[in-house]
Amino acid sequence: MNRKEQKEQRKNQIIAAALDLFVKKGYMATKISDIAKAANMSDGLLFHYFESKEKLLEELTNIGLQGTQMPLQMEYLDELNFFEVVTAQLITFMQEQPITAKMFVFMAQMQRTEGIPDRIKQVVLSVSTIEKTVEIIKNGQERGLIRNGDPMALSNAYWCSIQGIAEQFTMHPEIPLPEAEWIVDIIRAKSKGAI
Amino acid sequence: MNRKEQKEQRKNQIIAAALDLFVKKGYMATKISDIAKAANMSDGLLFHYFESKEKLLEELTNIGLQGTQMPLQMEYLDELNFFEVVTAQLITFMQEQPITAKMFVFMAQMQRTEGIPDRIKQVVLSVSTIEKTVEIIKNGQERGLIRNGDPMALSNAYWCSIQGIAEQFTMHPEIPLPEAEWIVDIIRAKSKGAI
DNA sequence: AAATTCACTGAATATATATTTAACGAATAA
DNA sequence: TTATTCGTTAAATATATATTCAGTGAATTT
Repeated sequence: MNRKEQKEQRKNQIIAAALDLFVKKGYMATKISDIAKAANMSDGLLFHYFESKEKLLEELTNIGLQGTQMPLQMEYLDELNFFEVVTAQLITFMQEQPITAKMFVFMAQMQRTEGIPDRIKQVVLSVSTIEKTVEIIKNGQERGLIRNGDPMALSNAYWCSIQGIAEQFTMHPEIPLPEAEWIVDIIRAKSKGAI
Repeated sequence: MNRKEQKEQRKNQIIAAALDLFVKKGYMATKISDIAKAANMSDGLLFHYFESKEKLLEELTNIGLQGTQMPLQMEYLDELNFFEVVTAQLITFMQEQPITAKMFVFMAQMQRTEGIPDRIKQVVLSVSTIEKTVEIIKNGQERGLIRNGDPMALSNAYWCSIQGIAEQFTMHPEIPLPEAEWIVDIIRAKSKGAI
């Protein structure tokens, strides 16, 4: 393995360790020495790869941003089907790639937690999933596929559930995940949308 | 106001400030100086009321434990009605008394976050809500009121949603809360349980 | 092979934070 | 009124943590 590959691998070790610790302890509470220990290196070496704890946070956030783009840009039959597909996909991903759930928790932490640098909060806030799905919900309501009610509240309820599930799974992966249909039923209209 | 009352009031100021900051920043990330500032006192004075940051955490946890007892000990018509009443009550409480949502978030943080003293984790874990409601779900399934599926997964899905909602409301109270029925639909059986 | 680069460590430094302490004055008790 | 308690603060101390640095040896280049 040449030096470039080695360097890349080291960086990935650090990033994986940081993500894991940030979601388990929180960014502020995670010490450089925690990350260095988890990544099997000295504290000093970590600064060879990232000039500061905050820069590491920034890079991790950027990785997370790329991930949030993907799952919501897709083809779907109708508005309800959109949520069915997204939900099923998210739950599957969480089980198969623990990093999915972790990243979910991490991004929420960046958005919500006080003490995160404003610059980082801004960019995370700019990809707000709740607002993206509000429009889809409105359309689904017009077609009678999604239940009546404040679209923002419905979108919020859906994403809060996903968020809660991702958090629980990150901390307690031994507890079984729900089936996608159960979660979609939060927003599903009673009459027409039944499976 | 005599000294005893004054002392009690001061303690409450500290506890309220600590709860607010712990949920917004996390216990580890919250500085004594943050709490003291929020409670309008010098750092030193805080130690006159609590011998350490950890003792303060312990007292707050005990207050939270008392709160968790109440809402689940109640009369109910049937198993589904239980969840309808609890959910409606929780959502109402969250809106009317912000401390309800904060305490929810705080207790989950105590249970999940790495770096919380084991002694405290233990007691919080001992009042696991998920396990309490598993039995109710099993009974509801036998009566056809609650949908089929792994009772633990159903209980988990329900509480994860409540948890996600409490967190979102704590950080973003401007976003409208869901209606209780939407959340109950996670576990409601399709045929019999319709309203 | 010699020179150079660079990953790496452990100790040094700087800063931040929890906790202690000495001192002050107002409330209370004598 | 005098003595004592105690709520309060700001400074002092101790400890923890982020960051820097000097040095080492292995990999790479010349």
